[in-house]
Amino acid sequence: MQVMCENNFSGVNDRQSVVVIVGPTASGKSELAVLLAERFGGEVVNADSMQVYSRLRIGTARPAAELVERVPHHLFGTVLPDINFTAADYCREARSTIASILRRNKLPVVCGGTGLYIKVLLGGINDLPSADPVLRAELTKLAESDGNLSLYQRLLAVDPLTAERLKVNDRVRIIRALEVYQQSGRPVSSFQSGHGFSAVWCRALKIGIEVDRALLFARIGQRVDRMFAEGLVDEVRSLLAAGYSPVHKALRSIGYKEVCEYLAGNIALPETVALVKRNTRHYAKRQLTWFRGDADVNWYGYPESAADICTAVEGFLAGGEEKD
RNA sequence: GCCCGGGUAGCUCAGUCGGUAGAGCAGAGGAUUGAAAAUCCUCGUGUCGGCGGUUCGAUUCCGUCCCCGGGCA
Repeated sequence: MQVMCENNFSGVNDRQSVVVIVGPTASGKSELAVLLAERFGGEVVNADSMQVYSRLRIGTARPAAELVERVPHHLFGTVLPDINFTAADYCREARSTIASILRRNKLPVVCGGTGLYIKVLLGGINDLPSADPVLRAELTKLAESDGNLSLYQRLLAVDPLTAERLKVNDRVRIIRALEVYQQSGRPVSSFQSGHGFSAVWCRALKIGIEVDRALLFARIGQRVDRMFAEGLVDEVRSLLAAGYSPVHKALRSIGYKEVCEYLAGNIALPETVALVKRNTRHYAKRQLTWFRGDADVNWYGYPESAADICTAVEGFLAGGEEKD
């Protein structure tokens, strides 16, 4: 089932090229993606973990209709909100989508803010046992009753290497490690050694959008205000009415979890808006930390450096001087 | 005008029985292998409202002035 994440997917080889646009939320990635796709005969491929969900349109800032009309867009809104879509699912779906774009001799323009998804798309992911919701629920309950330390000690006993790497309170990763061990009988560390995201799946030019922090935060504020003005609350109401709820991870994302609290009567509207803004700022900061750590990212201001970006893409497609 | 509270980090506040102070939030940096918009780690010097007094030493006690609440006139 995870076999698609190999290096030799048919139709793609390491001479074929993709452009990847990264950057924090509200930096203008979607516009740049469309610009490059129009200019170079491309199609946009989503790399945002929440924009893949259907019915999450306003709160995930999915590209507006006027952008989507201009060039083909892929992997936006294709997954139901109660599906637990994962990085491995993304790797499989995105590679298959990209392969088909390349077969049509078009340029895939991967665009999104989920660093892990992009890393896994380009570097591959281990063939590990997949998520087990029942086991996760059990382990979570255990952590709540006996404390994080007891869960951590359990991991220490079966996979000391991973335990050493993780912090006691990092419950999500500890549970994942235990989950892998219980399903495979092997420590995660034994799978991970020798992987290292090094399998190059295709040539990639990574473009990062650089924005002044104060300006970015101001834009986030405006964007969140716009989301509420455009009906974020109604969007959430309709999701809840359709039977989706915060048990689904789609509704535990920024914008949705806070509005769920508001609709449950736990917080007032102005406080809800403020929380969404703050949590989005925190998120943008984490994205910046992630992408700054990637030495392959070429940073540009946008839109002021649009011309330079186009020149860089031309050079890259010409077979280029760009490192890949 | 008088009487009570308050004035301490960007914000909300704690505290110092007199030895120049610390939480939460905000903010900054980092990590990140099927939850990644998730999850986790690290980072706290500021005329302790102003001026005087007592004291070896005052943000702490005393006086006075200013400012913000609330009450009485």
